[in-house]
Amino acid sequence: MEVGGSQDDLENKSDDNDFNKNRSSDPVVYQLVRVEGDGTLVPATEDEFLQFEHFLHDEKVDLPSIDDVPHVEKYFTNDRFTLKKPNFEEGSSKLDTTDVQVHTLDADLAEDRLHTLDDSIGLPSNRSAVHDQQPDKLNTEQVGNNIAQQDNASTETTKSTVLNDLSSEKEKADACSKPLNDASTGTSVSGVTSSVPDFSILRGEVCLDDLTIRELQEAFRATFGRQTTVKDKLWLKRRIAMGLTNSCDVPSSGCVVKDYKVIGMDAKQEIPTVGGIHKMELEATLVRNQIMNPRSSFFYQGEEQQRSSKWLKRVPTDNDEPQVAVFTGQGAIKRIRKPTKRYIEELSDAETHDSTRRLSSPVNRAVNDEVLLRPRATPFHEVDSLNTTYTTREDTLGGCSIHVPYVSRMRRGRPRSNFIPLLDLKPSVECTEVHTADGVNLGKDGEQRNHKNTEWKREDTETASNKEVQGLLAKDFSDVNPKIKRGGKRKHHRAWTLSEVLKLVDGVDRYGAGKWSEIRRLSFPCSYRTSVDLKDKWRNLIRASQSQLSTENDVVCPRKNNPSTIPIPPSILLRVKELAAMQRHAGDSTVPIKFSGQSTRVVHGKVSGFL
DNA sequence: CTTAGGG
DNA sequence: CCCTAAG
Repeated sequence: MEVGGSQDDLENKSDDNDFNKNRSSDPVVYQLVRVEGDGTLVPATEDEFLQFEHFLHDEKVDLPSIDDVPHVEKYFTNDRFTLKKPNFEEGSSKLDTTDVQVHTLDADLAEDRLHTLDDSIGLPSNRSAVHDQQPDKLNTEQVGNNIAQQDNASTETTKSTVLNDLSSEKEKADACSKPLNDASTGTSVSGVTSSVPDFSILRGEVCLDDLTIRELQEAFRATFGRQTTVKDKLWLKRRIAMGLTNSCDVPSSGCVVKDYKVIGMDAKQEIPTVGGIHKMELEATLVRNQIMNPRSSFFYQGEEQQRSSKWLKRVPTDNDEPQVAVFTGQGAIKRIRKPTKRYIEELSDAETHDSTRRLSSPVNRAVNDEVLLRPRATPFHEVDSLNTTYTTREDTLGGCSIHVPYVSRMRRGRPRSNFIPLLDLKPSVECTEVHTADGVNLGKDGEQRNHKNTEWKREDTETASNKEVQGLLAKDFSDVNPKIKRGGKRKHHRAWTLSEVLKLVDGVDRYGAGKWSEIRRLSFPCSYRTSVDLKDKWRNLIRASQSQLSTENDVVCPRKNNPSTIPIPPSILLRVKELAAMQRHAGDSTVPIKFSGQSTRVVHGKVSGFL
């Protein structure tokens, strides 16, 4: 790929808005932003996003209507995260509206589209090769393809159309598809979406690389308890692997899953693992990639984060959030962005205390209770043309320092006693991984399920109901702590995902039941699950294991149909049961098995290492 | 603060 | 999930 082309292309695009011709080298990450009077960029609000949402579907559309919404522009960044900066310096000059450059696509929606397009285009010549390329390159390719698509005459391609193409096209194009390993039953890939995930697909030993898209989707479902329509194998594989290893540190291919565990990562078997992660190898790979292709440096950040509506940062600044950096010596070889933690709060008491927040859309009103942990940067005030002061913080967007609204995520005023969940928010808790010094490295998985209408609304890439698209900002709220602080009624109910259960079981296995805080610390870092949660869940698991296993095919418990409750695979329940029994018998002589990389966990079906 | 249990 | 008693 012409690395050099980016910058120039960039300029061109800004001039004639014709990025099509430059498609070859400019995979982009988009984000919808609004230009304030002073030239600062602020993330688009949900409302704004909705207004421009259709552009995401058809970027060919000229953007005349953009005039309808003053001050809203689109900018783009290229893969190098440099932003086409619109007169940042001259805060006053507003950008030419006709000069709308681009896309915003951080939304899942966009991602979906991306994947979809990638599939539909086929790019026969490239396709097979793509699979063999470095992950980062692959990513690049995909985006490139996506862009390529845009100058196809078929710009009207709708998602549905694409989807149809997929079924046939996909299979053919699928260079990787080899016959499944035994264990995965035929039922796994039924076209029909059954109400219950097919766990069998993960039960036997399966190389994720060998799975078809559908199978991967099924595996995804089995892992996370929800469906996906993402057709990007790479993405699916990584997600599944991440889910099963509780980590983001998974290779993009070569993962072998066995009984819900990632037991192998191709040639990386021998390397000692921490929580199933081959760190050294990954690091090495990373370094290699970095040397070979500077663009790759972001790959390991994980798609989740890249698409989670974060302003991509290339150049760390003082104001950068303390991002967890691994190998700091290497100059930020691996930077993991600390998740933004926000939480939607009620509007009411926000106004009285804080008129400044009003500026940035209702969504920005969101307050993250976790913020108290650590303000990203010292906020300072800015004054826009209206002389309204509002708080922003400096951030780097594509290397350019800009100001984005700073949201005080600390709750103000007295605790609310009558909290009413009023905003649908997608807590796209994607794998936000934290590397700690001691090597503990676990990510929380990004799965949660719908709960009541009033609760979190799951709105993933897969759900095409764009009406409910949360908007870019919503992604920004992607994070951990769904808890409402003191006075705020109760914690949001977030169903346990399979991977969480696995983590729990594993934790109990290792540290023993009762060591909840420890398990919580080691297996659920940066998770909103508290030790009490773990304890409760474990209790429930035990109950479940006792009842379900005994009554097996008995009368279905009423809850079984509850879509928000993921079914626990029998094998896991079995393990729970055994562990429970073991804990009982062992009493306090629980011998926590540390260093149990994968040894203890990857025990076939029944026995759990101890027996 | 962490656990254990009941609600 | 919440709440609380107990250590």
